[in-house]
Amino acid sequence: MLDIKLLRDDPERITQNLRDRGVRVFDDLSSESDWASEAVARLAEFDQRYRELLSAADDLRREQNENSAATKAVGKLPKDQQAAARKPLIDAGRALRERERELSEQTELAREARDEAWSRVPNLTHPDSPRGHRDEDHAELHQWGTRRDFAAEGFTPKDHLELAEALDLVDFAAGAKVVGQKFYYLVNEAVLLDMALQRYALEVARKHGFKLHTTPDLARVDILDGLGFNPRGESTQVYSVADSDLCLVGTAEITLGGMLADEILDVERLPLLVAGLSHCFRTEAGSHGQESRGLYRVHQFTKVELFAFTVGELEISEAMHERLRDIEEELFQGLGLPYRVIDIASGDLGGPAYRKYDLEAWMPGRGDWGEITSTSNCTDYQARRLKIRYRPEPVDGKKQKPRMVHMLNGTAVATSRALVAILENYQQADGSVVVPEILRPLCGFDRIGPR
RNA sequence: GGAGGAGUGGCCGAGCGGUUUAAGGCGGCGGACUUGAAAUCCGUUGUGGGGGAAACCCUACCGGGGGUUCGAAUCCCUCCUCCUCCGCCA
Repeated sequence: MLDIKLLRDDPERITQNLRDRGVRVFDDLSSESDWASEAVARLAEFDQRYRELLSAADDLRREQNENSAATKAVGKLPKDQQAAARKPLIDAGRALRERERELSEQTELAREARDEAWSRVPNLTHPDSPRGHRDEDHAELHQWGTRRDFAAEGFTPKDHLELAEALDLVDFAAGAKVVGQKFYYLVNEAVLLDMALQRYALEVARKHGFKLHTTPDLARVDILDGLGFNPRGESTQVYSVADSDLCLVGTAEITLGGMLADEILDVERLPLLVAGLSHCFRTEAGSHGQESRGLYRVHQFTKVELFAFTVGELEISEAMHERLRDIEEELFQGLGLPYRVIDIASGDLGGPAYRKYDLEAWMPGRGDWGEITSTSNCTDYQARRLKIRYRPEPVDGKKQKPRMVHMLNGTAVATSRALVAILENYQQADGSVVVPEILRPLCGFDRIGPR
């Protein structure tokens, strides 16, 4: 959620940002050409109405307080005068209470209407993020590594599913039977490879100063809300647990980000770097048919997530964002996987992200790049709702007001996607797969197959 | 799962219907004393929201939510969390 003051001080900035991102906020706007201005005008009306009601309700509460004080003062009068003096005050107090209740209720409804709409307004967008919403609008920043020339090697590369099935590394049929489509079992060496990837990522994270965590795989709905995930509605990406306010997490970003909700941190703790290992559950609603083969898009996978809390200054959080991207690159360079880095276009950033980089590995089986990791700077957008603040250093000996932290997340490794990239890039002509050198000590073998 | 007990400011802790603008202490900050420090003494101290150019004013907040009352930290209901004991369990 953005600071509501931005709506009052710089509505044009919000309007332009809605246009850049293609976020309509309301789905019943009449104007096709200027829906963004219309949306901002409606938000401003909501805010105005709330503030008027709040002001009126505050006035009534002040009257109530004055009335209580007056009633209390009656005790100082001579005994025989008290009852007569108290009676009109109590009657007045009763009337005030009735009006105050009514007005409070209206105020609360107005606040909910405003906040509900305001929370759908996405974060501001980095000036350098490319504008647009099509795939080709993303900016490729650079590439790393050399893609193998399979023609020169004399064979046609298989995709990871063919390889995995031939090597008996994955069982989708059993997954479908026991849970449903897009669930799977890892089998044989894939189990160890999966764990080696986790171990590798955790060690790199630790080396860079991240405090390691295993995290809960469920979280409360308000934590999801705070991080900008929408646990409700038809297009939700998360599973909800029946008869509870819990959801299966789609990423440890949720549990790592929620850890410090409602806290005011000492500035010495920042930047605070945490890493979390968790399972990730995604409904993939609306994505049927896309990338449907194999491990690329599944309902459950395992991930090591990097998370950073920094002071609320853009120069600092942007530097941290570059650092997270560097760590992601280091991880995939270590695995020897060719990749490219993408600066995500405005229309494709999630609501909370101010800027987002994706790493896309080359996937020979698809003959295309495929997203393997992603890192976002969410600035103070998530912190505001989660109430994660810090106390800045005193200025001229004066204690400073708490400020919102900036929050950033990045994938260290999502094992399913990493397995896709490894199987496809390290396949051999005989159908076997060589294990990336850096994982060998963690796996205990250097090749899978041929079988 | 059962039975008790407890949640109060940055921390500890009193208060259990209107002298509380939340006592007292610790910590923090400022000052006095001191060559300096310690000790001592004095003052000060939270968060959100609304209004205001500002000084400042108003309002809310004693685990969350709801209720009773002219008035709630205090009484009632409900949920959450923690502690003690019992049972069960990997």
